[in-house]
Amino acid sequence: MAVTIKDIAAAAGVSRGTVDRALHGRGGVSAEAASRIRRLAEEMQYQPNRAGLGLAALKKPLRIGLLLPRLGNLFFEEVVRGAEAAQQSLADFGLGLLFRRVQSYDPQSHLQALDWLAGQGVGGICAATVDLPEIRERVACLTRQGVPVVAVNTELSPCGCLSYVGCDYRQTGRIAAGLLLLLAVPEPRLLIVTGSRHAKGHNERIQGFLDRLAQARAPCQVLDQLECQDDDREAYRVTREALARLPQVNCLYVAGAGAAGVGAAVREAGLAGRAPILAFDDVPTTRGLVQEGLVPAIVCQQPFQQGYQAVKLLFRCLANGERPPARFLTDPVIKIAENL
Amino acid sequence: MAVTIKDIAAAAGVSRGTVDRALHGRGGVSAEAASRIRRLAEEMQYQPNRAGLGLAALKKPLRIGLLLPRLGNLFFEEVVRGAEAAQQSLADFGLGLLFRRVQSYDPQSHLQALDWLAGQGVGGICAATVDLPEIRERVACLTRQGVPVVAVNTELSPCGCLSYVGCDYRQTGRIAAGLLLLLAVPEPRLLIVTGSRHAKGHNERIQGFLDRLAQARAPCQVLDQLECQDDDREAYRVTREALARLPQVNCLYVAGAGAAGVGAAVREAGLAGRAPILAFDDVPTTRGLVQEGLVPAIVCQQPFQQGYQAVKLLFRCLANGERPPARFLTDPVIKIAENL
DNA sequence: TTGAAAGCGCTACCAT
DNA sequence: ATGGTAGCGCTTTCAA
Repeated sequence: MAVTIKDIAAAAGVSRGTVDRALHGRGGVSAEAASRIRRLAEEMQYQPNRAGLGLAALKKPLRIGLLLPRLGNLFFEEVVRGAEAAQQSLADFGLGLLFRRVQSYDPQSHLQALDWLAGQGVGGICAATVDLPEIRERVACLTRQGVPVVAVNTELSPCGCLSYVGCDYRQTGRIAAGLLLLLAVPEPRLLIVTGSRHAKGHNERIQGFLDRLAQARAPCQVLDQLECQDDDREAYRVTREALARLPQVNCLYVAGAGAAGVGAAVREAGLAGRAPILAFDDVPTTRGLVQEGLVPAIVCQQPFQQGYQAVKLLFRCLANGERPPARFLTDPVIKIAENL
Repeated sequence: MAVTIKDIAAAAGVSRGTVDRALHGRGGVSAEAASRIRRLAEEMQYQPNRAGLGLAALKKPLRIGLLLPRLGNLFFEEVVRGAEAAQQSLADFGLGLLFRRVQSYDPQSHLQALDWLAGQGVGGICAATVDLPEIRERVACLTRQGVPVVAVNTELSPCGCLSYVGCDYRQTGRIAAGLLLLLAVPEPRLLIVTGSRHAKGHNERIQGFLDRLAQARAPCQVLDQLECQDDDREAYRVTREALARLPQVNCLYVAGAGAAGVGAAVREAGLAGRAPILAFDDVPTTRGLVQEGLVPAIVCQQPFQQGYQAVKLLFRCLANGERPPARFLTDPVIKIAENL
């Protein structure tokens, strides 16, 4: 049987309440007793029992807030599903969730959402937001007020944020490059379509992609790099224009959303089957493109896991006082038609 | 707050003990009261609280036995790691593990191991064994004696086995075919190396592979199919012989273990870079072949997950009486050099 | 500053 | 057949 708080109390010659207070620094314990108890706990390798912890926690239910974008695609719906699965598995320990979805990337609406969640009395927040100074400042402020924030899907530059749960964008770019190398396109003449030059994740994906190609000494050239605002229509427009201008393109790389638009332009240009498109994330649109054969493979980032782990990790921090790792990276997943 | 056993007792006008007995069919409750209580629990959507359950379960610790092969490669060590992770996360609910490793595929040693585990008083068994009549019979017997068995990694034909936790071998074969299609080998002239013609998993992998190629109308031909007993030396020997005999081979498919041997033969024949090898499972040997470039991609089956889920699922069945799904399939994972 | 005790949900044992 | 109760590990409140 594992060491319990009772064992420590007996060993220290004090009551269980005193041990509890000492181990959690709740005060009301003499410095001498506190240090002795902590040392004993260490020596005896005390690990609080989660069942007992959970049972006691039922008295003061805990809520975690989630700030998530509501996009046209279903990516974040998977994050929601993951978060709900975590909630389900922790419901017996008194966890509740509070969602706040935002429509745009407008920082004002994100700040408002953060404040609203904090105002509802949540114990902590999981946020998929944007890495801007005003957001970071608010996160730092919330953290100081005792409401820790976990960045989900989009990493925040240092701002006291508890942890980052998401993928390594650079690595996903490298993997896309690896796939291109496997495809054996003799001399890749690339067209890159990104969401925005200001999106860090997209830039990292492009960086990783090009780095890997350079490292492999692939005889490839980037003919142009377009922006589409993660919008399918815009993606269609700019890609069509570029393909007309650059008929030698034989491979496309879509770093953000908008793959469906790119696919439409490629199809229209009669390049289907001759110019593979490399895209990201398993959402219905990219899925369709794989089944159609326009996209040979997609590199995914496990949105379900991101929601699941973010909630779990934050809960464990709030309920058990565990320190989460600074970054929890979800494994990239390669999908082709056969495992979609 | 969720519905507790207390709420049901109050609603039914009986004591908590009676509700507990009724819901678990422990007897000592009048048929009338029992059915009334069960109906109430249903109506009120009673879900036992896992923390309470776990705490009470600490009084009578539960052990799960594991029967696993000890092979030359590290595949099953990952299964062990997964099982140990599950144990760790359930230790607070009173779970212990008992391992029994077997050296060979000899059914006698497996039967002996099963009996030994049962003799140690384990509450249930996770077994990666072989699908033979004598094994199935023993599994059925153990199940009747109240010791449920979960098949891990290798499925057992119907024998009362609680569940199967592992991959869909046919699907992994289809995925390997998908990768071959992506590689754009113009006219694949295949050499297939399998572990044994009697290993169901290997056969299914070959089936799935060929089915998918046929479905895609790939202009490919299978020049020969070799057996290597999952042994690298034997694999080297038979592959070398076959490559000498069939110089037109331009692609190899290794359905079981032995990829390192196949790789050595390919290297020696000067086919490195010209005849890709498709292989399974992320173990040091296949890893090395990917890094060397002999294997463009491997299809993996998440051994860690298999150990983790098998233990978790069996525990939930034993401790909470949950019925697990008949098959828990781990997702296949494609690995290339960039995400290894 | 410290101890004692109640209570979270559930099971098990002992009375009735 | 049923009720009452102790106890699993932990937190929290009240009393000293």
